[in-house]
Amino acid sequence: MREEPPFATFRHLPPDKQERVLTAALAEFADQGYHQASLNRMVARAGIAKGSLYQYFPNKEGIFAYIFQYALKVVRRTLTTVKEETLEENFFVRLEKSLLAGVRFLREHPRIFSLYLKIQFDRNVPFREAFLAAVRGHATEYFASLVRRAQGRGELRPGVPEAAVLFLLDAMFDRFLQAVAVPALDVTLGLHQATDAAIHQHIRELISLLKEGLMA
Amino acid sequence: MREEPPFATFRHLPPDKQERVLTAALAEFADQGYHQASLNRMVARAGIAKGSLYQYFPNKEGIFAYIFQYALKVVRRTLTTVKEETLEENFFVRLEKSLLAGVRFLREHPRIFSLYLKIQFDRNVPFREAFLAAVRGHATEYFASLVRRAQGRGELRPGVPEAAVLFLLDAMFDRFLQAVAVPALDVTLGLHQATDAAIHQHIRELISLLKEGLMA
DNA sequence: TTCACGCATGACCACTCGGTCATATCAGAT
DNA sequence: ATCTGATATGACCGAGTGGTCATGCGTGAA
Repeated sequence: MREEPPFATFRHLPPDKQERVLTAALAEFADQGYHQASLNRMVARAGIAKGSLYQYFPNKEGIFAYIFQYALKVVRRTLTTVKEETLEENFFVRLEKSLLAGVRFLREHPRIFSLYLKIQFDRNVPFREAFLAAVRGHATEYFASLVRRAQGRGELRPGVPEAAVLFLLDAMFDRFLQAVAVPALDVTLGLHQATDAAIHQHIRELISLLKEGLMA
Repeated sequence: MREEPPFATFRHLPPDKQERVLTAALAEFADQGYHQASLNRMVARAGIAKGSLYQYFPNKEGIFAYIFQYALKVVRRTLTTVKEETLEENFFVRLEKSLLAGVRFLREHPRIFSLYLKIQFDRNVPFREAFLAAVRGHATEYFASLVRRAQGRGELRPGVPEAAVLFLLDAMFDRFLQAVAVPALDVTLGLHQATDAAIHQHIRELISLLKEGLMA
């Protein structure tokens, strides 16, 4: 007798087969977005028959939901790790290390990042709201914890509006990672082809700009 | 005898029909993105026969190219107008007015903005590189002209790295408009439902943050 | 009136999609 | 050796896609 919970059959598969399918699905969704993703291509990539896919998952949405859960798990793990690792550092150093960690994440999990980007502006993607809310929520909460700790330590100019700070950090981080990942958005800095040292230097410049402001 | 240049037949149509088709096409592409856009829906929206569409345009790409040119024209017009209108103001005031103008643009041309967003992360969209390069190029050049003028007037802290400033401005502006347009990205500020006054207030806070920095 | 030509039309085509299902395969229990 | 239930398979289905084309309409020239 088998349990019925979601994806039971899939989870009973040999691990290497599970991984082949998961990788193929993630790749297809990340490359093509939800709607353009083709299940025919997916099964071809995974080296299984189409019918098999429908024994593991109820339908296209179901496959997506699985990928989605997997991606969220990876994101959460990464964020909590970075948060703990830098807990005792100065606020601006933490920002710097966080952004570096973001770049590292992007390189280790390019498919997940690509999926996240694709979903952002594509209405009608199943679970879009939930997925974005989760990712953005985690990111904001991460920044919020940094900011509050910084305020407690007096590392921030008193009286700065917290919401505005969070917004600015979020905007800068997201855009920075986007520029690294998407050449077409990388107009101002040359991030896409840059060496790690150059990227690090840009990060330092940006953080310092945030820190000291633009005013004469 | 008719000239052969692109879209000749289409341009000879009665203006109201041209507009119906253009509106329907823009709406369909903006709502659905390039690939999900359906020509069947498009002709239904426009109230013409499918065959007619293929007398105006060579194919789906051709329709998209037309929309694309139209959108770029509107963007360019808006940017040059704002640039001229604020030429004599202080740098930070110019930033504030520019961001307000961005919000105004977004409200007047939501379809164009939506199209721009959809294209950003969807590879395989025809002319994507060209379109993004054009829009981002115009925006960056706009900011660059503001920054250079500000430097000339001594309104900027000396020694700030120009590329980093441009990046930061670009990131903040883009994200701000995205937050106004896309509820799911509007986690930190409550922009989507905000009144104009509240939006203006947020803009002032953000600019002031940029100006004075975060440091204690 | 006739002709020619630009334009309008929608049935139709080949193709791909997500999804189904009858059938085959295989492992373990009896 | 036989049975059973889980899994594997790919031909097949209806629907929707971008694109085509034979046909018809309308208007100005001859």
